[in-house]
Amino acid sequence: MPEPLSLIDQAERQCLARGVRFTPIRRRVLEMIATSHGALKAYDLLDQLAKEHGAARPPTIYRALDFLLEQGLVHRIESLNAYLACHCPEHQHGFQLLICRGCGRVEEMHDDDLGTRLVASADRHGFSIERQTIELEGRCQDCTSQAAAMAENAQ
Amino acid sequence: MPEPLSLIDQAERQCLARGVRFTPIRRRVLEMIATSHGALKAYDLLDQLAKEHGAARPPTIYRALDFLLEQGLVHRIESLNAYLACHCPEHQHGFQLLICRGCGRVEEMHDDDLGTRLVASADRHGFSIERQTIELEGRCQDCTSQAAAMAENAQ
DNA sequence: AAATAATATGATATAACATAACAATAATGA
DNA sequence: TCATTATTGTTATGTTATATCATATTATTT
Repeated sequence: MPEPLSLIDQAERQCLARGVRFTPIRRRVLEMIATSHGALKAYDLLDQLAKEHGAARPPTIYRALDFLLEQGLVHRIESLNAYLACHCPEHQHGFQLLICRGCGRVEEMHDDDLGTRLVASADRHGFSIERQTIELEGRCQDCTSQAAAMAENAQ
Repeated sequence: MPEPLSLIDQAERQCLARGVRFTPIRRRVLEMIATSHGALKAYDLLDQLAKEHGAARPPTIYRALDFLLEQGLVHRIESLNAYLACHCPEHQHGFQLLICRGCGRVEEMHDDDLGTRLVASADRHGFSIERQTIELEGRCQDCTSQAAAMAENAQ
């Protein structure tokens, strides 16, 4: 599983370049989020972290999350109160999250055209947009196939 | 202010047609949300309701909200943990919320083409979408003008 | 109308999510 | 080194939401 490592390396380089500190706690929290299959909740992160670091308390996690969010290294999923590592933090503009109801997998999509259209559409309503939250909930391919197979067997 | 009244009448007719009960608590909660300028938080609703109805407790509000959400009469704003009356509950498909950072106003937008494109885009990623959460945060026309005017005066 | 079933509300407790405030420590810069 | 700033520790509390079981209301059946 080399990808999470490279994600951490990338984060480290980015923090260095920006002159912000990628402390052990921040690194560890990002690692936890990155190696998780789906999104993680703040208190699940806290439980995990507390095993290695007895002093961990809610502010410990929320501070680390705030930092990682500011740096664009993680995203918050508003509809789940959960957090997801960003695999392309250099990507500056809006993104869309695809959330699977079946397996909990969350994928980050970058349809820039869509983001542009949203902003244009909002502009026609007199709104100038500074932040987009786009969360699409449904089923991923695997879970759709699986549901279809089960329906098949039930016949 | 005739609009909130007609919204309530519309809700009443819709519930009657669907064979679900538009009880006094549900009606009152919808009225409160509808007459508010922006979005309302659950505990603000609770405080208001408790003044008229001493027995009101968190479950009272959350049950009413769950009902109204199910019936499509209100929307939940995930990024604010707040609730907004829907002025066109007959409208079945997706919607987009425009949230003003300045005055807190929230507007419901219906760019159906956009919703369709999102679904198509997600489909290309293997996801079949069942629910869309689209929240765009920025400034409404009034608040943009106001900010511009203030910058002008500051010169 | 009475009995039954289904739905809604009352009431208490607690779970889940998040921040305030201040003290202590560690890193950075003059 | 000393002062400054940033980070973390620590305690407490604020905010948002649900579980559970009792009671009451409404609808349905007889």
